[in-house]
Amino acid sequence: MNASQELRYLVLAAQREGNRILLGLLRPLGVSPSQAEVIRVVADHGPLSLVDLGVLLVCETGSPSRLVDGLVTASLLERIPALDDRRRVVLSLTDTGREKEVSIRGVEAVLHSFIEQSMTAVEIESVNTLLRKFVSGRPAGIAVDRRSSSSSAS
Amino acid sequence: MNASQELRYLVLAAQREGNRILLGLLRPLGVSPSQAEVIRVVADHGPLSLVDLGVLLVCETGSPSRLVDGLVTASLLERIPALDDRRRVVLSLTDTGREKEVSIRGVEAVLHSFIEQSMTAVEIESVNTLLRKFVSGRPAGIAVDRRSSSSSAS
DNA sequence: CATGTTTAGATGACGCATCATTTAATAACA
DNA sequence: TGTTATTAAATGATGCGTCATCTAAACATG
Repeated sequence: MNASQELRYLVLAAQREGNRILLGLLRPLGVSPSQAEVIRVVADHGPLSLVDLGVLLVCETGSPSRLVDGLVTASLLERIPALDDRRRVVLSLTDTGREKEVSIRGVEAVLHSFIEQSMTAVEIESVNTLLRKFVSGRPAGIAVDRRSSSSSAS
Repeated sequence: MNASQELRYLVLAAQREGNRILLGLLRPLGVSPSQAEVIRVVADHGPLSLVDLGVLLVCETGSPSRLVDGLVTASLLERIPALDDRRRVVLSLTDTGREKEVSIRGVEAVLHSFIEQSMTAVEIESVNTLLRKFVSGRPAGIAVDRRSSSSSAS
């Protein structure tokens, strides 16, 4: 198997395995990996419209109406029509959502320690540098960029 | 954002963007990325049962009954009950499936040239080495291992 | 042989990811 | 102002990915 093909499958494998680990860790919290991402983004990037949220999400392109729907139903997110533009919606965390966000950060810490057990800090940085070359300029790459260069990220 | 977290999102971003590219390239062929993986695996690894196929797939764990279903319906795959064990099923490509497989290899070549435009051969190898550390021992990592160490892979 | 266990595969359920379409609000401009 | 274009969000449709459950066949052990 040639190296590019192996890269392709290793990226897929890493995504799937990471997701399965995260799925298991998040299960007790009652949120999915995608929902957790939304909660973390809203927590870090303040009140946002759906479009603004969509630009910051890696897990999904377009406007994540239905993803947000579930979180509103679960009373973790508040969806309030914007005053100045009645097409827009302003998303913010509820108190429950803020509590959930703390738990999610705890789960992420566990996952990150898993990752750091299989790679050194230098290795992680070097994978990051290389993967960044592949996704740069594309929507998901732009999302990662904006998120990682944000000041309020934990 | 810490490095492990960024790695997590870069892997997700790379998977999503790669998948979107592949989705677009495969659209004219009428098969999805997962279906293409099944066709390539069956082509490379001869007649297989569902369980055997599942072990070689990165895209899905468990038995890919429904994935195979679609391919049987599309007359790309043949599903024949095993003679010696009536629980099992033997999967093989139809003639149409074999033709489709050639086209899929063409599409993969295009995708791989994309990848090779954003990274050098050395860089690809080094990402592979590092990602392998993360997935080794896990189902998807084992699948990649078995696939890449196979002789008949292209 | 009879009973319990394991195994292969199919299926139901649920949420996610993508695409296309629709509705309503705002912007742009003749 | 009236008309058209653009934008935000919601929604329908389809297939994927995971988990749990079910059926039937094969095995194992007394």
